Amino acid sequence: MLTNELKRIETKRIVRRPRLSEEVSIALEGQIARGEIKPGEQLPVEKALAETFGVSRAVIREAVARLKADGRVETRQGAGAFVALVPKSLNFRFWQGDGPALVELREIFELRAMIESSIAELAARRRLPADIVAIECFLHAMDDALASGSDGSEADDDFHLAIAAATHNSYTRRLVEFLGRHFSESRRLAWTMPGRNGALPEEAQAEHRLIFAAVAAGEPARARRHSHEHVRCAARRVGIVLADDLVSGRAAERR
Amino acid sequence: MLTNELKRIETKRIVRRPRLSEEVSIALEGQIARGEIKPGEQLPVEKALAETFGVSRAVIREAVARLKADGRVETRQGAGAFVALVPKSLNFRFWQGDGPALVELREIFELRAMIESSIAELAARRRLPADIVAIECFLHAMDDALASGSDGSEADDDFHLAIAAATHNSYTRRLVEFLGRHFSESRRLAWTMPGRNGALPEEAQAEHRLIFAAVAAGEPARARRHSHEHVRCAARRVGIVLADDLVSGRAAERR
DNA sequence: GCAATCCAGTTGTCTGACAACTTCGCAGCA
DNA sequence: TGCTGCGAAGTTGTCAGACAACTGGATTGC
Repeated sequence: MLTNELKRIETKRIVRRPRLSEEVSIALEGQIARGEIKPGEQLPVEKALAETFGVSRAVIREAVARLKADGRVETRQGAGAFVALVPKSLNFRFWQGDGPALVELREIFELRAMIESSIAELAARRRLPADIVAIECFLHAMDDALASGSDGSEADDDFHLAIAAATHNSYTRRLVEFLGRHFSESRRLAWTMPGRNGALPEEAQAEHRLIFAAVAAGEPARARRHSHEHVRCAARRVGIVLADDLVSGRAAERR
Repeated sequence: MLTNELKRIETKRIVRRPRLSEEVSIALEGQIARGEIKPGEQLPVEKALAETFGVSRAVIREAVARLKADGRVETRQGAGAFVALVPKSLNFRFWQGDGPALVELREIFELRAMIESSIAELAARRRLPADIVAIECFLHAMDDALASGSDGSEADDDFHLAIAAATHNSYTRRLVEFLGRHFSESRRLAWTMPGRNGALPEEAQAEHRLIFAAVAAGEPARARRHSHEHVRCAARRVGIVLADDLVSGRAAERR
């Protein structure tokens, strides 16, 4: 006979009984996604759903609670549950699986361009001497990484964080910290691209110097332009061409 | 005596009883965010939580279900509920207590100005006819709210969401949806300010029209400028003066 | 020493009931 | 006719108690 340990593994692996509420919420999610229940329409009442799926009302409530948390459904006591017109509080998940698809990467680069250029501009207006020192410090760290051939993506992250900190707005700083975890994936590409023979990090570093110079000199428009161009080039380095209309950088230039 | 209609409005406005499960999930979220329960640690068992908060186990389960949906908590039947080691969707927490302090509000308005103006610009470049229809729809919804004197903050949120959707970049759209929860607090101020005698919502609505016109006409620079000015005025309406250096709007103008 | 079993504790599900709330229709009235 | 107020029916929110399914550690037996 099997030991307890094996039985447990066996149980976990094979007979992984899915939660009823999961099945129900997935089923409902599918119905909504397929348009069988359209935005603004009312879901069947809990009792009816319970009979349909052959489960208790508690399970239905838990399933609907998940859809509520995802912002796909809104409930009004006494009225019913309705498919949300505009999903309100979607979880800010970047990708579901292991990594982003190419089209998603393009959109991420667009977002980066938008946010980072705005932040660079604000940083150029507000930076204090201490901020300049901090940013320069990480710039040198990337120089060292380049010289030794090691991975400088961490210093890269820190460099952009330091710029965000120079805005002296805790919310922008925290937003960049938050997004940073996702952006760093797109930055890491530049440092760990096979072979690094294309001199990709060197290019990026040159752009970093331009951004730093503009921020340090207190030139907002230039900081915005260089930051925007940096993201644009970073995208091209991994084979993604950003649409020409893109974002705010060009407006600031007004050329 | 009040008519039914009035009673309903009154009820909606004032006696907005919060759901128990909401209160509990927010409280738990806070405990996790403040590190009172660290990643990997087990939450108190449902029965204990029920006693602590003085509610039934069903409410606790619903609250935990929301945290599960957010990826902050994982449950294992028979073992317990645990704070997730790697939160799937990080929580970008804006304030801990009931609301932001004044200095925080100022920073939030700055962030709003930065993000919303960039998004308005991109929306003006990319919007399709269907987007214009959607945005206009929420603009009218706010008109109706103004006419009836009811709370139009929801339509206000939707208006800005629709603009974000018009960028046709799923990440910017999701970021705005995500931040929207927090921004909506600062928007609600305009609609629920005591008495509304200062004609605050009317002012805001006029600004909304300018933004809409620019986006609909496909004029990025104008959209950015009006959006930026809108946030700036919104801040002033609640008594906050944004620093003159502020953000990207002025660079786009280049006046 | 080790495998099998047991047991207390925990989450998952079920059932039934009541409270709070919304919606709609109807009777009453001007 | 138009509207007002009331109430009934329907729906979600909350409560309480029970049992099932599962986990992790302690105990037992060899």
